[in-house]
Amino acid sequence: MAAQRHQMACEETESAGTRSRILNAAGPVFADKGFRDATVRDICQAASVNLASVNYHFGDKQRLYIESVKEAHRRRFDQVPPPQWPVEARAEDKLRLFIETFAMRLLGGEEDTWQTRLMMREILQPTQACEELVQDYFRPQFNELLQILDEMVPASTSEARRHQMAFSIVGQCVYYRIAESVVRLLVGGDEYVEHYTATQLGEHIAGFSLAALQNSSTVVDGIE
Amino acid sequence: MAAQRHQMACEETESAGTRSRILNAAGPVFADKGFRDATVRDICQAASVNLASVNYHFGDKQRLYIESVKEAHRRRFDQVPPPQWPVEARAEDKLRLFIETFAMRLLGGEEDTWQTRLMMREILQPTQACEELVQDYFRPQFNELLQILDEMVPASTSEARRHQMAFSIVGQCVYYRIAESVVRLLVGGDEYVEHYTATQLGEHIAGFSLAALQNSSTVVDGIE
DNA sequence: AATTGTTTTAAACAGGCGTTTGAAAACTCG
DNA sequence: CGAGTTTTCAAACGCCTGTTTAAAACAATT
Repeated sequence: MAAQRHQMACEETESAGTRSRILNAAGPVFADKGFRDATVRDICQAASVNLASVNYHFGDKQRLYIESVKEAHRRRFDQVPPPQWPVEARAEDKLRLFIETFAMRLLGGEEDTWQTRLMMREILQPTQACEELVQDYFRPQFNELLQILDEMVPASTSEARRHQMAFSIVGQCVYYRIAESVVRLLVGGDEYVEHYTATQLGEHIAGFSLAALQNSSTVVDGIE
Repeated sequence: MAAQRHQMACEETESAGTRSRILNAAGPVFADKGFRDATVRDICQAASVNLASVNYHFGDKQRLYIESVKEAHRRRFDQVPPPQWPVEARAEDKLRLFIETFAMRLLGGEEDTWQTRLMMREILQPTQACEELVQDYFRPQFNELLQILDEMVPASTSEARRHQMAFSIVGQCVYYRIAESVVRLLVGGDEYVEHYTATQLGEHIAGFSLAALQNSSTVVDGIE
């Protein structure tokens, strides 16, 4: 029953294998319409394959959806890999780099943003794919962020408070991806295209968060 | 065989008119499942009314959905009204109060949170109801927040930067409502119930944001 | 009591959905 | 080539959906 072929070479563009064509087409459709509103007929038409191909290659619609979500974050992660810093880098520099990379990965470049939009859907309405997403992808990044924060906050800071600081940072990034339409409505299209690129937002969020952390540590520590 | 008396204008509680019963039942169902996954049959069963009642009282499913979204934010706003402060209050105090109220409204009390969950759906996947929501509800609050920030940031701060600061604040709040399931997965259920009440999160976000702003007024000045 | 207008009800309708099917087509390999 | 396997295809199958319908129940007025 399993489709095991050895034409793994070319999965580049349109003329690739049927399975790849489906996977390429399914992501954007799921991201746009959600699991329910996206129909298998839509996806197959976008992929220029027969209606029955989805069930032949993926079993059913749900399995295709899960594969699409995994593929989404895998692809986005490759597009914007995690930064490398020298072992002796200052925590402030590591945090800034971390935030800017995270923002870049989430808020994308000029290309289509279906990968992150699909992941946001999974966050708001978790399905079976969500737990895998958290364990395989979010958790390691979250821990990395916590390690950086450990170097910046006073030792007396409780673990729950460190967690909340981490969420305050990632929350700012996630917000711009999720509420993009609201942001655009509030500030107007002109200001949006000029001041809300991924780079600019990353710099802003990094500056905002670093200011918050530096201030909170001086207050608690009593350093002058 | 309970003989219902005439219900002229009483839309109070459960035993009220059919229309009210539908509106009360539709909100939670839409919040849980989304517009598409929520079926008219689900809603009517939850409301204990006949299947055709939705079309009789609201025209069609979409109209009922829009009414539910409006009802959601109307109800939530009444439950947590905006705070009043003395005209000469310090900007820092006003900001703290604003954030804590906003967090409370968004992250709710002990009751069901269907009102805000329904609004979050509308933000992620905007329908016709979203623009009304922004103009009637988000925009005034956003402007109020901007007014407070104006008193705290240097006069040289550009408008775009002030907007981004405001989004950094509301973004933190919105994140906890949207990504509740992810947060719970990451920190564990025990820590969540103990440290992630609306009050605690409001205080944390207020502290974090105030620290950022107080520090930025010194840091950002030197950059540009 | 009869009439009129409003609301509720059970049943049916028409269409779209995911999935299945069985055979044709394409491909693989001796 | 030709047997055996894998992949594609058009068509159909159930099922569930939002919506409609026409009759029944009800309330209020005449």
